[in-house]
Amino acid sequence: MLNGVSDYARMPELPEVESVLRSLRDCTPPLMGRVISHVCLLLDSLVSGASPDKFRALLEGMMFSSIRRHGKYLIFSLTRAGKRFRESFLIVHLRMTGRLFLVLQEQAVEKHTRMSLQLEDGFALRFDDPRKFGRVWLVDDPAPVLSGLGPDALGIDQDVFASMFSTYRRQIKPLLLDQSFIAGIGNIYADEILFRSGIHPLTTSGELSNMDIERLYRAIQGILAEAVEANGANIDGVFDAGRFVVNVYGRGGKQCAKCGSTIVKIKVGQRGTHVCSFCQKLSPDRLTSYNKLT
DNA sequence: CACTCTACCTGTGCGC
DNA sequence: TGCGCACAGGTAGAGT
Repeated sequence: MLNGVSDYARMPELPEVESVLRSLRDCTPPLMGRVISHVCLLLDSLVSGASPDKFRALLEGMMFSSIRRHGKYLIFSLTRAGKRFRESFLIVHLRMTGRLFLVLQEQAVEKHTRMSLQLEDGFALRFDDPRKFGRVWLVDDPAPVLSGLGPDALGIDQDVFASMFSTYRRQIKPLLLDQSFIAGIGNIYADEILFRSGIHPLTTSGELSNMDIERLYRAIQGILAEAVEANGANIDGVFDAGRFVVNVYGRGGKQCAKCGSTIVKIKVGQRGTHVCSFCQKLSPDRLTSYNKLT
């Protein structure tokens, strides 16, 4: 158990959402091509931007045709049988505790099941979410739902990433968490990324040197790719189903694996933040000393 | 613009 | 044993 976070919690960030995407895309038979025969909506507030009745009526009879991801959002493309060029989009955000998975239709609905999309072949796509934070949208155009998002954190171009810093002057941790800056990083990976970069979370973005930004970029790409590969995060063995082992998140009071000093837990932008104050020094002279060397 | 606070929500840990 | 409070998280929206 971890600070009131129970075993079912997943805190899906980019790697966990990517893992869900892959499991649905690569399952046998794949989700793509399957038709929704019945929509069982157990929590009306799950649906954003449409009435539950309309949501149900529009979704029934539609076929999954493709799936993609932007940040922590999953975007399912759907077509209606007989209307080839009519495309709709089911957008899903798991927020804090949402889970999306395929089950056999006869498997009993659980206490926290919020939606079950019955498929014609005897399976069901199920959405479970104890805390009811998750949201789904059914739209003709995904752009308005996703328009507030910055570029996806995984695979963003390095020069584009570096250039984005000129317009912001903010504490680096809230900036990484800001989905309109870069999409996909949550509290767990933000702490891990800053630890690997050797950057203190209170550092202002404006005082980062070019070398800092490069290390930050490499940490983002490296950590997210490793976490995707590992199927998500694993925190002290009790968290999520993945194998990506965290270095600082949830490890306040424990020893830093790199230097042995004690990891501290502080608050940054109202968020619990884990720092090794030896590995992540807060130095306003960072920029100056770097410039002297070049 | 940058930030802070609150609301949403529930299960869990802790202090009393 | 049990009560009540604080806390964890992502996002939106309001306020400073």
